[in-house]
Amino acid sequence: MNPESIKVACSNCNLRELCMPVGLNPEDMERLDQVVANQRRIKRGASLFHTGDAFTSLYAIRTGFFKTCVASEDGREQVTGFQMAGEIMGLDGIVSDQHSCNAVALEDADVCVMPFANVEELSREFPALQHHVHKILSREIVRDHGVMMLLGNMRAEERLAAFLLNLVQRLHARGFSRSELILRMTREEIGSYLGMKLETVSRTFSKFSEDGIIDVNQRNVRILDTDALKQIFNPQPNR
Amino acid sequence: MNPESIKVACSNCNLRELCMPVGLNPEDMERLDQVVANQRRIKRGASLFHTGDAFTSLYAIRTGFFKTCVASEDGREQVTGFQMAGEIMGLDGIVSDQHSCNAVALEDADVCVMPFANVEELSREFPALQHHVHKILSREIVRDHGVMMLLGNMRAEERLAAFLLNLVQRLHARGFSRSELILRMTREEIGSYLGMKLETVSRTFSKFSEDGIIDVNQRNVRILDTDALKQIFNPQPNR
DNA sequence: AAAAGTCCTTGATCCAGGTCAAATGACCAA
DNA sequence: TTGGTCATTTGACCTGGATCAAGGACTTTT
Repeated sequence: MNPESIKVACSNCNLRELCMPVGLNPEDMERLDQVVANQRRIKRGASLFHTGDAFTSLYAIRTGFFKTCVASEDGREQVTGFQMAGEIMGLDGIVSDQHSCNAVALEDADVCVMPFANVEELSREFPALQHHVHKILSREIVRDHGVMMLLGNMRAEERLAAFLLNLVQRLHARGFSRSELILRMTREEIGSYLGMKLETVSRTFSKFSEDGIIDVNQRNVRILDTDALKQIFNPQPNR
Repeated sequence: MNPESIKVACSNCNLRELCMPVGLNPEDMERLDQVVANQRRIKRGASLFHTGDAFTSLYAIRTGFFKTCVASEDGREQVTGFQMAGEIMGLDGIVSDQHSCNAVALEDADVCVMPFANVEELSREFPALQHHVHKILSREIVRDHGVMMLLGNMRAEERLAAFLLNLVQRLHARGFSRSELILRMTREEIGSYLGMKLETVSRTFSKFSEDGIIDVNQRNVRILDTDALKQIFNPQPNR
C-alpha cells in the first residue's frame, strides 16, 4: 500500500489534536480536511523548503523529525528549532511570501501540505480554525522567547538540561517514554541551537553522565534523575 | 484638548501604513476603525501588561517606546525586544490567553487598544486584515530568529553593531535621522537584549567611539560610519 | 570485511567577555 | 545649592567555554 495514494484526512488522523482545533462537530471536521492538499515525503538529509523558496504552504509533520535553521551572509548557521510529529512548519514564510529558513529532515519524514490560501479561506469560515492558527503563531513566538532566555542568560549546563527536558516532554506528549530518548540530531546541531560548540555539548553530556543524572550512549539518552535536571535548569535561589 | 477624548480613527492616523493593511478603499478603512476600542496612556516605567495578565487585546503603539521582557523562575530577566511607534504588542498572549512577558514603557506612551475578539471578527470579514495579522505574527517569528542568530553566533561587537543598525533603520522608517539617535534604554537593558553584561556594552560603545565609527554621549549616539558598522555586523569572508 | 566517511569524546591551552571594584557624571528632590 | 540615587565608564583580574588537536566509535560503501 503506497502511502502517497492514501487519501489524507485530518478527520481520522491520530495526530489531529496536535495540529487541528479540537471540539469541532464531525461535519465541520470533514470540511477541514480540505486544508490539506496532499502529502510529501522527505528523505533524511533533504529539505522541505529552503531559504528564499516561494512561500505557498504550511506543513504539518505526520512522521519524522526536522531542524530549521537560518544562515548569516558570511555562512554561519543557527538552528532555530527542532520539530516533530504534529508540529507545524513554514510560519516564517508568511511575512514576505518567501521562506527565511531551511527545513531539513533529520530522518525520513511525511508531511501534510496545507496551501496557505486554503488555510486563510477556511479560517474565515471557521472561527475555531482561525483562532487555532493564531495560537500556533503565538506559540512559536513564546517558544522563541524561551530560547532567547536560554541563549542570553543561561550557562551551558542549564541550556542542555532545558533542551533535554523540553525534548522528552514533547516526546512524552506523543506517547513515548518519559525518560528515554533517541537524539535525531548531531552534537553540532544541538550546539548550534543552544549557542555552544559541539565539544561543549559533548563535555556537558559527559558531566551529566558522571553525575549520574543521565546515561548517554551516542544518541541514546536515558534520563535517570529528572529532578536533578530540573534543578540545573531552574536553580532555586538559596535564601 | 485631552487626548483621552480624541476619537481614535485608524482611517486618518498617520501611522496607518505601519500597523494597518494598505490599499483598502475608504469605506472598508472606516469599518476597520472598529478594531480600536480606545487609547491608553502609559507613564514611563509603568507596564502596559505583565506576565500572567489575562490576554484580551493587542496594542498598537502611537507614541512612545517599550521594552518587552521575560523572567525565569529564579529571577533572571531577558529583554526580548524594543518596540516603537506603529509596532504591535501583545502577540505573546494569544496562545494561552495570558501574557507571557512584561511590556514596560521606556518613555511616556500612547497605545491603541485593539480587543483581540474585534480583530478576529473583522479578520473574517476582511481578508486583507486577516492576512495582515498573519504577517505581523510571522514577522515577529522571523525577527526572533534573527535575535537567535545574534545570541547564538555573534560576538559582542557584531551584536551591538546589528542592534544600532536595526534601531536606526526603524527610526528612519519613521522619519527620523539615518545617523542620529537617542537611546531610550539603559546599557543594562541593551545588554540583556543582546546577551551581554552592561560593562561589555559600555566598553563596546567606547571601542566604536575610539575607532571613529560612532559618537557616543550618554544616550545620544551619532553614527559616523554606517558602512563600518555593516562591515562589523556582516564581515565579508576574505577570499 | 576493508576502507572511508562521519560523528563523538577527551585533553591541553587560550581568550572574550564576565566579575569585582572604584570613580565619575547626570539628574532630581528638598 | 546640597545630598542622594542611579547610570555609565574604566581598570584589574578571572573563568567558562572556545579553540586546537588527536584518537576512537560507528555507518556506509564497495
